[in-house]
Amino acid sequence: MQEKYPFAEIEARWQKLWDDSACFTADTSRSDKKFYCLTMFPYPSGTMHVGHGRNYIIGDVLARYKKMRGFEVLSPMGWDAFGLPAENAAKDKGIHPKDSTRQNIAHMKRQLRQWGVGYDWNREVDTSDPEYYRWTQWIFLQLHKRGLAYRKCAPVNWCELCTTLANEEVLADGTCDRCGRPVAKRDLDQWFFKITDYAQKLLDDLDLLPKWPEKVRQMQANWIGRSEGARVEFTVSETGDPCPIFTTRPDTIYGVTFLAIAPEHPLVRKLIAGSPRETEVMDFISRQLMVSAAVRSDGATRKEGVFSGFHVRNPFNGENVPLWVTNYVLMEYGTGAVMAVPAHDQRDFEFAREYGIPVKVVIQNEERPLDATVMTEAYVGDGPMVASGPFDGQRNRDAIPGMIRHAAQGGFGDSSVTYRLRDWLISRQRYWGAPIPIVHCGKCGAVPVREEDLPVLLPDDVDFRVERGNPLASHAAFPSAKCPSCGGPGKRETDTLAQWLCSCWYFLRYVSPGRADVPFDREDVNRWLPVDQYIGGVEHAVLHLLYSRFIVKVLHDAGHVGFREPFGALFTQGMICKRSSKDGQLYKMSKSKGNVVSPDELVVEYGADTLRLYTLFIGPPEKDAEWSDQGIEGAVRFLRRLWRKVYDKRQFITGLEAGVPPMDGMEPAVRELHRAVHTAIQQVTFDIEEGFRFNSAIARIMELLNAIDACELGESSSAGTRRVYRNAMETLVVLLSPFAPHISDELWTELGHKAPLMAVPWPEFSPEALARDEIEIAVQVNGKVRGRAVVSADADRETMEKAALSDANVLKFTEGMTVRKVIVVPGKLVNVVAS
RNA sequence: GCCGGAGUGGCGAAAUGGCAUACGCAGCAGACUCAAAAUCUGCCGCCCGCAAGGGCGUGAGGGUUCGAGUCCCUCCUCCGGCACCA
Repeated sequence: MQEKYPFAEIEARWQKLWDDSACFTADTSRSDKKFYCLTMFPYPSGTMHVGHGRNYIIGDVLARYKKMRGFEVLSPMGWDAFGLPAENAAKDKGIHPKDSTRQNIAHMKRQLRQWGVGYDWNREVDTSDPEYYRWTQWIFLQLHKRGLAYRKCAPVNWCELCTTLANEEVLADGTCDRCGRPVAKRDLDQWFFKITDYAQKLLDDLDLLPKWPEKVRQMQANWIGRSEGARVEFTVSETGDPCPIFTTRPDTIYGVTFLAIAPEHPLVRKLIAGSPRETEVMDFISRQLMVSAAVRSDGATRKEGVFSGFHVRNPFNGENVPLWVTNYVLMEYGTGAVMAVPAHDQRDFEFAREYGIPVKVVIQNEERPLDATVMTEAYVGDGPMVASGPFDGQRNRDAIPGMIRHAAQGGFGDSSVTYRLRDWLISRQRYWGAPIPIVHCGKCGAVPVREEDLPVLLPDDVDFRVERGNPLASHAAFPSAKCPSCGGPGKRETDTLAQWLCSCWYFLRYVSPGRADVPFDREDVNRWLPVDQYIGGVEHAVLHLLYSRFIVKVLHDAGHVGFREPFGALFTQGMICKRSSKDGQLYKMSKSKGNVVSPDELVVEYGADTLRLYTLFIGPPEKDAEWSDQGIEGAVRFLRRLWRKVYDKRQFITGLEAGVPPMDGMEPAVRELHRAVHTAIQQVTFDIEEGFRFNSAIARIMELLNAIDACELGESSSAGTRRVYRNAMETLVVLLSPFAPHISDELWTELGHKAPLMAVPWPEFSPEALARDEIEIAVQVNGKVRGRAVVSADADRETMEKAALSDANVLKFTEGMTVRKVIVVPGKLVNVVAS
């Protein structure tokens, strides 16, 4: 054994040993005690920084720990390999995406390996591999078969660089999630998945996911955005055209003083054609169409509108109110038309005041009666209804069901639920993706490719230098195809599938990656899924995680899988940030901010175990953390100290009888060490099991080393002392092994055992070892600690009370007072209440 | 505005309603050294005090309790999501 901690040498050696002994190979045919530990697979961008590393290290700790706990662990890794950066690189540098992706994967694989992160590489998937994407295409066909994939011309999100985007890919400020460019609306023919059909299921089944972070469930619920209300049919007074509206506040319907309709609403165009106000209204509409979606849907945008010249009839009271075309009503939500109640809706109020439209109070504020003429804002609270015909006097909230019933009976409305969620746009005008398996035929329309003809292969020989559009579309051969239905000439769909679709089923493929006949083995998948622990970044809360849930639900309904949710438990780790040297601000690591910490260099300088240890010790793993170059020094110091301790003491603790002697008659310091060992086992286990508190677990291990340090060991130590000491060292190494596996395996070997520790059972703590004869208790007077007392561990209340009341400081502080009460907490403290 | 999370030493952070600040970083003092680094030992919340000891202290203010960082109410600040969504 070397005196100095030779991390580089031992890390290389153990990495090779783990590979050679196939420790991470999972036997998926084993069915007892399985644990599917899944870390979100990365886009092969080329290099990973320490923030990425955190993700994989957490997964690796868990996988190793579960193995030690006797689980058959499936911990696979793969590559979300389709995507835009590779295609851009092809454009700029002339490297084929296939080649750059392959290189990047090789480098990242090397990084993972040198961090000591182990996977069952036999199960590696690559979404750009035809053997993989053939099944992505198959999934498309399954949705198509079920009427869940459709093509329509609609205003879609358009990013100059990334082409079409799903709603989930557009940030709240109207920019592209991927590249930050502004997103515009364009009318395009695109493929969509009918995720809205699953809105309610996706919402309801969030209840099946108690082991997901509340935050993520909340984000998904927000995104789905269910709102309950009523649909009420107004009619255009002049023409009789129906004009349905959706409202969550049918109780305010007697207060409607106008109807607001979106500029894009088809009814507007129909009505005003040839009408007296046509020019004025058309002017307004064309002006609105120029405004970006982000500005249109921003609450701060001034409300504008134009009177259409038409009126609508309120079916509840027969009143005719003006129909206004307004900028604040969105065509995409509800019915694109809103019943406007200025008295009780702030937006309607602002608009009404702007255009001199009457305000009519129909719900009274009981605290301060409302006067429509002097109101400065809408009253959105509750109260008794007024001026509401037969509903007068009822509490507004209570009246809603009756009002909806009234509308239903009259045939002009019903209860209704609206979701914010929109259908998922899945086509992209890009080359580096899985081709959509569709052939357009003049006679038969859009015809799906037959399953047995999959995959639709992506040609390699495309010209990336096309200025605009998809290089696939200008390929010489790819677009021409025979119609699978009639055999006539057709045109192959040249759009490719969104990357999100490739990544929303990969966890199924891992279970049976070699199968060429099916996407996954149904039996194995049903046994191994749902994933026991999924680990990844919170940035996927409504993208990947929602899409995956949706696809699994569809596969479930189609009978392909027996479970409804893919991920039983989810852990979202925080980002690692670093102060930018440019402006001193804290940012998540990115090349543009120049604050990237490269793990490659750290591994060379400190070793993988140090990198792992510090990454885990930096803070609670679910929280963002700030990388500190000094912090890593602390981690390496600990490992050096540990190494040195084993080195120094090894001569005293080898060649001894196995096990630990009975504690009776041992000197107190030795018993104390033995107790520290079991305290550590108990606490480290608790910290791992209860919410991934790795930072705290490592602190416990550090405490154990401090306890070992506090215990003297030398030539003169008894055999019993040596055995206890050895057991302390051994236990420390075992507890440390999931976190810092290389040094642990090495020291375990030095201590005379057979590594790897992955195969060694996790230790159990013994309650007897934790027991003490005497304990120190705190003595309080009126809740303030005034002294300490040593009592026997099993001291009864009376003894403790007596010990407390005889404490000199207690006497001092209770002098001249009457003791009212004495609270005794066995094993902890005594509180003397006096006044 | 609605929903969720957080606020504790100089810093990262610990604490099933029971001794606040474990563990680590930084800092200070000392040992080793020609010297430095590394390493080791000790100190390290604020205020008063030579000390013993005392007062204060977990964003603010209330409350429950023998006892609150922890539970309840009100508020402030920060972070995340949703938001002209009818």
